[in-house]
Amino acid sequence: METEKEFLSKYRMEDYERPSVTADVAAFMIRPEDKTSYRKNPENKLLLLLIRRGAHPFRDMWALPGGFLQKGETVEECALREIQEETEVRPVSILPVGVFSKPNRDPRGWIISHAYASVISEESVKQAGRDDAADAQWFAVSFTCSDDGCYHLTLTYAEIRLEAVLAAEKTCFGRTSFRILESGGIAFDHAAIIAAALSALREEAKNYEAIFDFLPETFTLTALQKVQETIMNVSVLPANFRRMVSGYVEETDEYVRGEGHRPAKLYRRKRNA
Amino acid sequence: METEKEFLSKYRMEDYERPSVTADVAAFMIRPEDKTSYRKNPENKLLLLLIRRGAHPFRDMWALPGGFLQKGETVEECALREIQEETEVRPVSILPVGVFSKPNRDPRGWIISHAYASVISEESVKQAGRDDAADAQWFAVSFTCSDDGCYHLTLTYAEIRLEAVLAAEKTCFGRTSFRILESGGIAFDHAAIIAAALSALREEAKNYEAIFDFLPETFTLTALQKVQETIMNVSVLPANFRRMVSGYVEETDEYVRGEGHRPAKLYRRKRNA
DNA sequence: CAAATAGTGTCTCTAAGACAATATCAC
DNA sequence: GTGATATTGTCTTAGAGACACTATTTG
Repeated sequence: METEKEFLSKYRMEDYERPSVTADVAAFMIRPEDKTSYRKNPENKLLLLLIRRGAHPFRDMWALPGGFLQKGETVEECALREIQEETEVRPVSILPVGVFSKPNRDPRGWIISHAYASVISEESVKQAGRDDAADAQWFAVSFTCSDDGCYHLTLTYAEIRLEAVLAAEKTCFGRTSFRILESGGIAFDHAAIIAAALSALREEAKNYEAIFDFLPETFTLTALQKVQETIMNVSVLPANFRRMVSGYVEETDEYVRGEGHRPAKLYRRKRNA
Repeated sequence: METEKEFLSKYRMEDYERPSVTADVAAFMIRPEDKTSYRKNPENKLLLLLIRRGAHPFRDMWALPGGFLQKGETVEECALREIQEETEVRPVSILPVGVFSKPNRDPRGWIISHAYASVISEESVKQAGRDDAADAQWFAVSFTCSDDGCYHLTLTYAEIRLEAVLAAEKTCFGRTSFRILESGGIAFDHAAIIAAALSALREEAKNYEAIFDFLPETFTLTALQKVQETIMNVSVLPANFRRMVSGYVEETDEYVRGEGHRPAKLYRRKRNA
């Protein structure tokens, strides 16, 4: 009878075929649009970071940032590293979206992808700069469900317009997975990953937890509300929203002045609630 | 400039080091305990399937059923296949619990595990038989949080008693991950996987969706209630439970008779609600 | 009848939605 | 003052928890 030590010394991982493992990240940001009047508060736009592929396959098409899992790191660390490599921002939290492992999802071979959704405050990105790289751009996101049950994902940046069409495949435990009908020029199965990430993010935004990561340390309650409305694509009455988040935030002594209307008190996230 | 076809023909996956990928499944079942009186309804026990390892490492210790991802299948299919190999039952739905990829979690080398929780109706297991294999047993589950914040996972089968102690590491988006303080004789990091699976399952049982999988096609509302109470470790007033699930179930014409008290109507799950 | 569960009705309390009303600034 | 948002208060309604009460069976 061999001992465990003997067994391990003989064990060779190379005897079995293994897949390559990647982490892909749907990194979202919210940017205020230009003011239409000096009085009005700006509208918000939901943005998604895409990278133009410089190599085959899907060369010159747009894809989610991501990369191969390296030895010595967890999948989550890999996702954080990948997003930091592109934005120079390390997000505080990432949301696991799912594992994409259909056999032929990647023409290079057997590659399974771990998808995460990440939310980044616009200020962090500004401070980090690095918005110039022509191969990395923030696309405006539109994701809606039409009457026939098809989901339309539209990503726009300047003249570039990527339009994917998807069908909801199944809803399992509150998470929906999507089948790609039209990839719309998005590389790999990333259209389905983006749809799943948006769907998961909308689900999470209900809990008033994910939304704080989109904003700087201090924020107005209206800004917080706009963030939730932008993610979830709904609108709430301000009075009710304030009541709902009151347990999650605490006041500061500062105000935002010079906006052409009553100044708003700045709040910060309440920890340990 | 090479074409995509040329590129792919030169591309060799073997140039990069890759991890082995597994799927591990925490398969739960609910079994009624013996009646204490001819009148009383039986209490329920939450059971978890464990396999005694026949090979190194962790030889003769108990582990979750699971195995390596094979070419041509998705990770989810792999999990379903593994659980079917052990129980001869293919669960209708499995709940993704998380990816476990800490570098040294497996002494054999670089192996990342995809954890799923599965719920199996006792009837399916009975019909499939196969409860005899000495290397696969259903352990009674107890999972509680003590005053000092430590979680105690106790698995018992006959004289075997596995007692693990864990600390909640972080709660991210409603899911808690655990750090093992005492493995209690459970192989690999499976104690942490089991804790995460239980925690995820309890979260899901709130939605009255996961709980149907524990029961046969038709069931009494009391049985359904006991299932939820067993998973979530709480108790609800029968009147309120009935009101809550009323939208998820529909009546049949059948009754359960001969129980020493008023017979209960059998219900079935309402689809497309 | 007794013991037990099956099932119904209703009171209360809380949380969410709707909306009215007031406060405060820049111009 | 005007136009906009900020902030507070209150009416209404839906849903969950608590609990009392009735129904029905077996031994």
